Amino acid sequence: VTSDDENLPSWLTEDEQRAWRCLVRVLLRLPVALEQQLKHDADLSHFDYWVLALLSEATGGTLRLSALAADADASLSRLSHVVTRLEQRRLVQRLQCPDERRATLAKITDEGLATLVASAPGHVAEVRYRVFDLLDGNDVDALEHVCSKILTRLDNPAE
Amino acid sequence: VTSDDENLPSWLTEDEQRAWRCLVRVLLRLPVALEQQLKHDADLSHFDYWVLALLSEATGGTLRLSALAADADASLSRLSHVVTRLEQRRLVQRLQCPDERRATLAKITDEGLATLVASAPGHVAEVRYRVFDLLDGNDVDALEHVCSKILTRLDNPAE
DNA sequence: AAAGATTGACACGTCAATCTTA
DNA sequence: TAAGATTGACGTGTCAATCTTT
Repeated sequence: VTSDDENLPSWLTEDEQRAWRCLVRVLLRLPVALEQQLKHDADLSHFDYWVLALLSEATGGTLRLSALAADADASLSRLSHVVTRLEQRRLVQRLQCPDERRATLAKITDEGLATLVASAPGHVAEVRYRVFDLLDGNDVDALEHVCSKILTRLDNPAE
Repeated sequence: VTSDDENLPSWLTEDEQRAWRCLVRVLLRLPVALEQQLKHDADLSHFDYWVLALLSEATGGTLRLSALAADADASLSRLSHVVTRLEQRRLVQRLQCPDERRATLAKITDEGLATLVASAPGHVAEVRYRVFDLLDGNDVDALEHVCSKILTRLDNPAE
């Protein structure tokens, strides 16, 4: 309430604070932009799209839910809800796993694949517009480099 | 379903695809990590924290809701809900705006400020652990540079 | 007992509708 | 008519509880 910032202690340098504020804004707003485009054009959330894309790349268009959850960085619970919704829209199908009876397979349907293929150009255009149009080769390299570093820590659950 | 990826068309280069996949994973997981730490330690969402921090920096700890919404990159509706919750916890107070009777002011309370100050070290430590510990000076500059570029486009509503 | 998965209750963001003041 | 703000309904994610299979 006084003039200075006891709320953002100096344990971050000036540079780091500026970078952090920028990153937070991107974290807040880039997902919203992606959601809006996909929702509007294909009635899919970004996560729906991601799930369909991962299934389409799997052999047979099929993946166990636990494997899909790991690939998509999601909890099994979240994924189960999403698959339920996608199944109601006939974009995905649940199948019994032949090897293990406690496991469940998710398979992308023809309709799901068609939906994915139809929505891909618009989504990629949005990604290009929001991100890559603005970046040169060095920027792209730097982005991957920084994100990779951050991901190594995110794989660590605890602090 | 076939062997190759009709779902991620080649309109992104190889480099861009790699960078994009990394960024998506960060977008999915970094917010989750921040939420968990703040929720666990202070029962605050990251957005709650952000709102309290912005208020604490304002003169008098007070800001109009519309100004706060703009600063926090949020809709007025979202902000109103959040302020309602924070008000119920006595971390924030709503006040009549003296100048304009249609406006509402939000003021951080002593208790809100205390909560913010108490939770700041843990939050900053998390940010440091998840992000800045891993980055050297060049990385930090690059991060800010890239995020700034992306933000210029995010300020454009339409495509 | 642990792994795989499902379900229901709860919390939060969005959207549309609404109300008041300018 | 528009700006500022609020509210309620709806969709989605999280968490804990539960069930089955290993």
